Amino acid sequence: MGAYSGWVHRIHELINHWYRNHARQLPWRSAEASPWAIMVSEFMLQQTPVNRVLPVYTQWIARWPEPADLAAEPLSEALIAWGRLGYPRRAQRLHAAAVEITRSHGGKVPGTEAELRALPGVGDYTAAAIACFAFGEPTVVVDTNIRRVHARLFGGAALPEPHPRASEFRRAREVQPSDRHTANLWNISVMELGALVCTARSPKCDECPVFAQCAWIAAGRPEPHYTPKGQSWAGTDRQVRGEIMAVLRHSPEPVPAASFLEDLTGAPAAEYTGLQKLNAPLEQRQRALAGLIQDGLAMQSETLVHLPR
DNA sequence: GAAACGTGGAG
DNA sequence: TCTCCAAGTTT
Repeated sequence: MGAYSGWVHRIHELINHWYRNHARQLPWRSAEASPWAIMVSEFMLQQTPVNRVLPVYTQWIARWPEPADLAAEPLSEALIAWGRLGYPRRAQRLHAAAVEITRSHGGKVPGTEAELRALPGVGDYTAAAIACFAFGEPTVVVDTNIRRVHARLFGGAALPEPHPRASEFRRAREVQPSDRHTANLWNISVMELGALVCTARSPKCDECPVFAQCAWIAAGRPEPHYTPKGQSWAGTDRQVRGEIMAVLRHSPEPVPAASFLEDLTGAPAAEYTGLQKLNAPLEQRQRALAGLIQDGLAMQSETLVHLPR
């Protein structure tokens, strides 16, 4: 903690107290949520809003309550159950992680950051989050919500830097409560504050428990010093990949590769969901399909394409 | 380190 | 309508 430990301690109290009174009731926060359930939620929540995760999460946990349950299934089942959550490689990596946990960790999610970090699809954030939320470790959790709260509250800036800097993680460690239990609560409390109050656009400062302590408020709420560059989407390979995956998820049988590659203009009504949307240039459709196969999200045997088993 | 990687709700 | 953005990871 540093020279301003007393001041930061007051902020710990205010934000943690706010969390106790305002936190959402989410299934992965219940006392019954297993480490595996929490791990599943963390995978699904990567770059994906809570409201869209909720229904998929519930069905996933009911169907595969332990890592070994998922590990026993072919990858195709995970990809289908993932539905339209987006970034299907997360489902692929979650499946791979379940296999690894079953094989090397006795079927139990490991409890240390280092062990978690070694699993497929688990980066610095997810390892810290699982260790904290599932095992009570006082790790330093840094996600997009926490980065934004720190940038405003401690940094006086409207937004964090486009790319995380080393100084951000140093500051996160400095403001971390020294007490184990307080630190554990702090991680989720700051994240929730960022999600509900200290939001990216139009933050609800009148509801903020640390309004009086906020450096951004004190500075007069200056504008961001950069303009975020939007994520391109229309016409990208990602869009075409998504459409191909949608077809494969809905098709009970392998799909002729030609149906993805041939010119669909004027073709009879598509046999598979979404197929008629595949109006991208031939070269792009070829590239997207090849990419999916390269990434192990699809397989091709002879002229047929199917989900990987 | 930049770029790629899905999807759909909100403003 | 269109842009922004949501509990990131991997190459």
